[in-house]
Amino acid sequence: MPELPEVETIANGLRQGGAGAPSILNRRILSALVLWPGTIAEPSPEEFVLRISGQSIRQIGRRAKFVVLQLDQDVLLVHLRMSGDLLVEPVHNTVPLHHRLLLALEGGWRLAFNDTRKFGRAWLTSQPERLLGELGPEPLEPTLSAEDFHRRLLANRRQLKPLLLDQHFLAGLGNIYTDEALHRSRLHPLLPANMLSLEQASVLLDSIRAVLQSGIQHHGSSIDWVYRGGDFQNHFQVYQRDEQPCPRCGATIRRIVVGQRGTHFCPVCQPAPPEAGAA
DNA sequence: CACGAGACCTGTTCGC
DNA sequence: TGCGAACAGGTCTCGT
Repeated sequence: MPELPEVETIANGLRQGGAGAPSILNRRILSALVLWPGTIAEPSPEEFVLRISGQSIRQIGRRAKFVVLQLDQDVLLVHLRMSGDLLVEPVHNTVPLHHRLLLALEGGWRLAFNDTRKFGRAWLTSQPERLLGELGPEPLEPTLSAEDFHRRLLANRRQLKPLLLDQHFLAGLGNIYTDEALHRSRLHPLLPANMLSLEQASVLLDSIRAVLQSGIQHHGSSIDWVYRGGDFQNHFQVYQRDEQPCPRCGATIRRIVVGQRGTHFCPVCQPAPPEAGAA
């Protein structure tokens, strides 16, 4: 579920507080309760509970789609995958059905990891770079230039859609924002990456940034029951709008499956590459 | 190397 | 009303 803008929104909320809950910055973790052992990727659930208790939360950030909590000794990395969410709530509240991990904090609050589908994972580690180091560049980092991006595209013969979803190529994009960025840049999802000119690569990078920044401004997307807050779903141009008119040209938006992911595009604004089949 | 299929999970929606 | 299939914001692993 959450892509870069949603994870950014969640991390910001934990840092700043809001919706009746305080910031969790500099709060001490008093104890931990693992409700679904599969949630703890490392170390063992037992060691996780022992090691995290007593540490305070010193920094809250995001890298790719990971929420990064810097503790006194370790770093807590949380990946929300498809249905995860992090909530700050009163420590004595009834525990909802899909809560998987609870961290009791000072002051009567707890940080809860809620994850219906159980795909989400948490890592407690002193070497976060082991997990974060292999990720691609952050798209919103100004140090990523159009020339760099073009060079990376040229080194790949893969189709744009699966390549942009690959976190080793670029960090943070998921299914929604990839479809939206490709539509904005008028590029077909099946176009081979190494066919892009520098100009096209530059437009694509600008589009990715515009779409992500808009997502962040709208506090992310709330597609179904999972989310609270964000309203970027009201600004989708193509995502889940198949059979509806393209806002830019009026043509009918199509849905195809690419790499087992639903892919939405405008067949007129985003002309098919030669040999890519009709679609 | 690149791609597709399957796995990991639960829930909703849609067609018959 | 019931029931199965398809689908869902992600990522890993395996086989070809």
